[in-house]
Amino acid sequence: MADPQLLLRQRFAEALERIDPSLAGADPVIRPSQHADFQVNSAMALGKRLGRNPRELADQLLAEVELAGIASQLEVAGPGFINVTLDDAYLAGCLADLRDPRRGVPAAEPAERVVIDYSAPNVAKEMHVGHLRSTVIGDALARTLGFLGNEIIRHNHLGDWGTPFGMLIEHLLDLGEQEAATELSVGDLNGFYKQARTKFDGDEAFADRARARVVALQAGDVETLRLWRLLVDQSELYFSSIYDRMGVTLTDTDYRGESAYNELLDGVVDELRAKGLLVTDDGAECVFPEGFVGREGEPLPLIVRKRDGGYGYAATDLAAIRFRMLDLDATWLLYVVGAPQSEHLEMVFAVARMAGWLEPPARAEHVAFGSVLGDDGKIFRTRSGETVKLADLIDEAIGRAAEVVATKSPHLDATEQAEVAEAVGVGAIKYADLSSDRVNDYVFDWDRMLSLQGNTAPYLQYAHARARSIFRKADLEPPTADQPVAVTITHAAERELTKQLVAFAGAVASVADGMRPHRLCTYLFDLAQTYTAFYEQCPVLRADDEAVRASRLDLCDLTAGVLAQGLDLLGIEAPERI
RNA sequence: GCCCUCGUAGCUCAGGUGGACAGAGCAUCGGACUUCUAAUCCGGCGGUCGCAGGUUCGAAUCCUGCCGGGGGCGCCA
Repeated sequence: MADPQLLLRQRFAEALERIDPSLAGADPVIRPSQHADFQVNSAMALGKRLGRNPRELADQLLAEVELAGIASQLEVAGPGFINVTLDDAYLAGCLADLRDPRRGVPAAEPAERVVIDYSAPNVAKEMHVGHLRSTVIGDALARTLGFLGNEIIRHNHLGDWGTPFGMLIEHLLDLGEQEAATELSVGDLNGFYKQARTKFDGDEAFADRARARVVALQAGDVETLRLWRLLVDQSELYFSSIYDRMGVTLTDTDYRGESAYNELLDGVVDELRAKGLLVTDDGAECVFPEGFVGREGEPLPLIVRKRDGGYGYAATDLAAIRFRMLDLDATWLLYVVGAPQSEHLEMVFAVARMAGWLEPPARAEHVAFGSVLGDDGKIFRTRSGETVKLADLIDEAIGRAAEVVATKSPHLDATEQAEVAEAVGVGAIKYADLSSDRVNDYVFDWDRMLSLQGNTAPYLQYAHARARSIFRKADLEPPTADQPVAVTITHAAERELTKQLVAFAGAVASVADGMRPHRLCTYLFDLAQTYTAFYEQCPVLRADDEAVRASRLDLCDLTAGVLAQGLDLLGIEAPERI
């Protein structure tokens, strides 16, 4: 077991159960401590539960717990804390499986089939900052939950259906297919959309054609569908190019837009009706899930079918749940969607449960996130008040990173500088988005995210490159996965680094607990800081003892490996040189 | 009006489901480079954890009420 905290948890849990069978399953509450390596906090609460003196219980726990060869020092302190200091040799031994590809991270048990719904841009519309967080957070979760051994199904729920497509298709015809395709493929989606919108608003004849086209689209007219498909295909090509630049793992096969559920909507409504859940209210067909109220305290409907007979997004969302659960056999659904949609999603989940499509232990979870703000504290926009295109954001990030690289890394050739600028620029945007609790809003600040100091991607990338550079400097090949780790602790800084390294598995697991990637960020930042402290204090190549040198080289290699792995789970590149 | 969410150092944020004096980073002040990449490190300064009650041996964390910011509240997604 790589993570000593997990072992302590197990050993103390066993001891608790031996002391009193009623304590079986109780959490021993092992936490990192300022007074030792770890502290055990359970004696106070459990002592109270048993009506016993907490200190006495702590003493008994110490007598009972089996930690030979693991702890070098154990003591009871204060009202009943137990301080645990790990044995150095044991601690170093925990590094053993940190070199293998899983970096000591145990596979989730049981593995689940998880559908993650994220990114979801709109066809024939530019991707903008509004899609940034869903894309970045969703991808980090997909990577991390996948690494933990779950089967991940990515769904990119494109906005590819609805009334705007009438005007978009008519505009496409006006332009000519060839011309329209060119315009869309170069990525001028906003221009295309705005032109259509302008005509729709200003030209009656055009508006009539557009409305007629919507009817034809919904009626399944073959020619109309072909034109619609053209729009969708061109947009998907464009989105894919953005994902590619951003290093997002969404691919062509993950596109599953709203239109994919069209043919299922009738069945969904029929089933809701058959189950007696449907209520006709004001002409609309609704389900009233319990516990949701509107302005006047009246029951709030989820409108499945509108008064005009059309389907709204609620119907599509229900069809998607049904499909993911019943056809894909998922056990866990994640929706990486902004916080404002919280009530809507909760209602959809509630209705899906009522319909029997979402039976526990299977569950759906809204992974909500806050807004990206400008320095004025309002939604992030350009100076002229426009929404910020993702493409422009990426360009600027790479441009700014390139300036830094040009001054700080003259030792790299032009090609390598460009590669590093890309990794640093894109990484900075992603890390800024991931490194604070997702439910909070955050202020978009170029200088802070690209800073070489502090909790930023560039700082982590630098620490990684520095650890790697030692091997180049010494003209050594880094160890391969099958070589044994041979770390011996001879210095306090080595010990701190070792402790931090072996906590990787716990850090990764903590992301899955509550869908919080920022915990991995915090861990990696701590690791980078601990490593640089080690690096300052402990000569590696210049170590006077051959065994110490080998041991420290291993620490460098493991640190670089864990940093790279952790960054990869966040979707961030770690260049070998910087 | 109701519901959700946030409020921690001058600034940006952590704080693992109640634990030992509240932690980082930035900024600021003071130190360390003929470097294993100083894109770094070491140290100092800095907090009535929005306010007021309550539960508890013990509260930034749980409960209640207030104050303040953001968001949502039937046919858009």
